[in-house]
Amino acid sequence: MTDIKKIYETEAPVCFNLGLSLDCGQAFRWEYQDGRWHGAAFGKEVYIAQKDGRITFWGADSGDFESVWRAYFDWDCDYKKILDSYDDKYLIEAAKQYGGIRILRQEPWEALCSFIISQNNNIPRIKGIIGRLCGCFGEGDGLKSFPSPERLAVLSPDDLAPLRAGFRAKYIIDAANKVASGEIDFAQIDRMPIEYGREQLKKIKGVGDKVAECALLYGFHKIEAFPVDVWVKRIMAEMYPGGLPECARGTEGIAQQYLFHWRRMKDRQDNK
DNA sequence: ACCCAGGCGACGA
DNA sequence: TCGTCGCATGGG
Repeated sequence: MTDIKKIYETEAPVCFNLGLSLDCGQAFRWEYQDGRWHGAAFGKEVYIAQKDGRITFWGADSGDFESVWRAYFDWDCDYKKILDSYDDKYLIEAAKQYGGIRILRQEPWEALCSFIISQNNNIPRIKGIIGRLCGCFGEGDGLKSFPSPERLAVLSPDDLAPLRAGFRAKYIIDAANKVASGEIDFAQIDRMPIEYGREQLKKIKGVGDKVAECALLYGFHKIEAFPVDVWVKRIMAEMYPGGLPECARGTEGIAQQYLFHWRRMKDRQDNK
């Protein structure tokens, strides 16, 4: 059980919005309750809040911050520099409102598995399936861990019936098998240029261009990855018929995240 | 009831 | 190589 009396407090970097980062559709396991975000990564459970430019971690000390959370939140990346380099009106507008979004450095397996589940699915339901996946097959008392590929590799798609993941169950099992067996080598994907990761990840059943790009962006922090889902398709059709502007080159994944969230929020506001 | 969701694989032309 | 269709499920 996490000792929530353990507290670490520090100043937030510029361009840092905790809530947006945890709830913009890149991670699916964080929950907001009683003014704090509750979640876990890399084996550490934590509660986090942001207030007046200060970040407070409950259940974490400075050691946990340095070994896990600093990297997880991409703490030392200069997002302001990236935002300031945009010279495109839509990107400037999206970044103005949502520039606090950080591209989280999630665990590769969790990111891959989560985005396999995301296909032809909506975010509330993705969260439900992942919650049941962790609840059924994760470990630990308190908040359960995301089940490892080794844990899932011994199962069959039928064993995943309680998740109600539908046709995605067989894809999860295939991914677990290929990762647990070493056929897909995360360390290599991490080290090699993005094209290698694309080729490797797409060997998994149920992993196409979109899911591969998401895994590479959120699980391997390849910020030039560019996932194109239905929302980004709308963005491209409506605003960028000739492709993303030049200023986004090399940081397509970050630009994508601001635009994705901006476009989704705009739709929600218009329908109200 | 209906449309759609951070898509993909199979299939036919 | 390219368009089209079925897929499981359930949120809105």
